[in-house]
Amino acid sequence: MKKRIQRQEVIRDIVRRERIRTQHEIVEFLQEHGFKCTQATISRDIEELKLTKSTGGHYVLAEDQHLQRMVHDLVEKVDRAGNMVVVHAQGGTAAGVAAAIDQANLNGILGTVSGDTTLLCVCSDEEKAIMVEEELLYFMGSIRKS
Amino acid sequence: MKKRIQRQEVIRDIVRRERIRTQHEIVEFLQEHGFKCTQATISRDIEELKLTKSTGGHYVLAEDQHLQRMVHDLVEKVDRAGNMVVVHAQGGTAAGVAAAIDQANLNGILGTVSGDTTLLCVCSDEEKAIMVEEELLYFMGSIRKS
DNA sequence: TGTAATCTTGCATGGGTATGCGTGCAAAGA
DNA sequence: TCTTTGCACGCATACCCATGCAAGATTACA
Repeated sequence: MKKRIQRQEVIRDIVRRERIRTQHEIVEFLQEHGFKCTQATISRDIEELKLTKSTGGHYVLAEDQHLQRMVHDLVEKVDRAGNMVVVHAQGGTAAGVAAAIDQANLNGILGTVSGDTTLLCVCSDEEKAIMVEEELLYFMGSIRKS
Repeated sequence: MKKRIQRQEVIRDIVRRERIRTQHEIVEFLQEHGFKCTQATISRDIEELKLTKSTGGHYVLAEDQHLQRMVHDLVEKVDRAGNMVVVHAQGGTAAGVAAAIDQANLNGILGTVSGDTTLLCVCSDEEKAIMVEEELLYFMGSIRKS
């Protein structure tokens, strides 16, 4: 069944892009995009996709959860200078945060360098850096994702 | 009202000691211990106690959540030698885990020393070290708390 | 002490989610 | 082609939790 895989792909995307709070929201979104399904199916998709409700009551992909938690719990400030994103983490945790960022494979990050409390994300260009900064701020809980 | 405060104390305890999954479980436990209340009251208590559902679907005190997450996400192994607990964390994160442990003020920990991937919890005696080890293993999700 | 204000709780209910069961469909095999 | 098997799904329903409302309990105050 290709429908199912495709649908789950769409769910991944939309959950990454927006703050989805209920399975019904997903059903509506899918229906607007040509998929026809019910909440029951979404419940099973969510199980398979390993989505969990994060702090704030919206769904998060398990693979994103680790980074999200690390950033939420440990990052204190995020700045940007050109194509570099500067992240300040709680004392001694920068390396850990950097590892989480590396592991998450965020789009546009070439690499990270970390000291004790600060780490640098080197991005391919300024545009990507802006996206990374936004992503991190989003994970911190500071902003609503655009 | 003293009843309410006492009841919430009991809820704190039981949530710390056992993996509580539903509010109904709390109601039953309380009724077995002489408190009489309904799920609605528990719902409000949980709100006030700042309990949240953690990974695994059981309730966790907010104040424990940070440590629990850090340990769950980052710690790979916990051992003990006498009054020392040896914790192996994912590369570069030992300092961060140590900070979380310090911050959580676990009973019996005199202090922590951390390298890059390993940290040492120095406990006041062997008994305390056993408790700390158990606590950390519990947070890792490895064991059911005794 | 009487009354008003506040707090605490239970009841009833609704929203959000999970799941048993049956159906339809497609692939594999006879 | 007919049968079997397994998967994906919807329907109905039950579970889990939050909350408006009203009543009872408690406290504050005159």
